[in-house]
Amino acid sequence: MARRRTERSGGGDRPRDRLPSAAWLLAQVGAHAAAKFAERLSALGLSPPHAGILWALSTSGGLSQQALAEHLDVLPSRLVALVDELEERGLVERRDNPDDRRTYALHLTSPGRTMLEAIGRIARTHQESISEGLDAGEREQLAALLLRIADQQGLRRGVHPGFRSLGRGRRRKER
Amino acid sequence: MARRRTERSGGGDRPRDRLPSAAWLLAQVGAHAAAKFAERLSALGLSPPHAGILWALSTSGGLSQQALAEHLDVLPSRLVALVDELEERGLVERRDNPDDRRTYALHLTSPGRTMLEAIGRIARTHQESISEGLDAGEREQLAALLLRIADQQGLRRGVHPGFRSLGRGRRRKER
DNA sequence: CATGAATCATTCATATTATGAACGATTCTT
DNA sequence: AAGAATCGTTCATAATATGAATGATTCATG
Repeated sequence: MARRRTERSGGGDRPRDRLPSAAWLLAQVGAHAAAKFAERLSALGLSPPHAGILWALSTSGGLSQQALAEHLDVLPSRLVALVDELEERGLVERRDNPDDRRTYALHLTSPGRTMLEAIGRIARTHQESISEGLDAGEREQLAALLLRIADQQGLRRGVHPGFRSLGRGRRRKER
Repeated sequence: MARRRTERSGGGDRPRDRLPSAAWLLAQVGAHAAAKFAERLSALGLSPPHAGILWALSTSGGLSQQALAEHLDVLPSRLVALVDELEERGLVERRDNPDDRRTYALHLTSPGRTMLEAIGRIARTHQESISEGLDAGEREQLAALLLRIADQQGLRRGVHPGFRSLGRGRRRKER
């Protein structure tokens, strides 16, 4: 355990310890995948949570912020700022809900749908980049294994915290 | 929460959209694995970066903070606080380096080694929990695929940012 | 059809972290 | 010996998570 002297040699021995466990690799590779996706996304001026919102609204338009927050596993107070930013850029609309004037009905705008397509292209590029080096069969194998774990661990589809992003200012909203 | 008709007739109540891609799953499952490991570690009052430091010093004692920071891909200014905390708890020692009085030679203490064993136990429990539901062959398969990706993406062994932790106060250090 | 409980979007306060500039001490270069 | 570079450290700034508090609105129920 005690290493020899000659500390300063540094490169003395390789850090090629025992081989990493699946769980460790999972966390490392997963963090890398998330970070790289966020980086690509930032070219559109979006963060992963932003993309998650647009994606969710593409199939479930008219959601309230509360429902969306739960769906994405984000705090409602945080969602306010995210929707603010998307609305400022004209990608999302807060329509009044005639059935319940406390809530909004969130909808994708036409530019929002266009943006979603750009996100899709980025996601495909990202996917390709990550699984570069794996053939089709191996990719399927990997996805299947991960899906088993996800199901077994009871994972939601929300954008799991643990991502990087950008983020800017706020906005006001009077009732 | 009337979900009105949306553009997508298929919306329904089932969020069973298209099947997720490998890259997406990787980020989700990876974030989950990291978060769960951090949670287990917190029982020891440690964060993943703490554990990473102890782990690194177990095989490379005598490192300087600068070298360790690069090895773990942590900012040196951040490492100061992390080492402070470990030193306060007597797990790590800052020995003077006779060859270069600007630097410290970081070493694991005896309690530090004991703590490392506890971390090892937690890591094994974690590993078991994550890959629960996969048989031995599948676990190996998964690890092999992830390792291929890690190598191909040029990943370091550092604790990738994107983890949760605890963290407390600071300390002083006069020259 | 009142009225208190609950819900929704929002604001606010607190805590943690990332990030990089700046600094004093020390070593290296020439 | 003088200036550049390195090391550990401090400091300031920005972003985020988190939960309490707030005002508007709806709901439950007598």
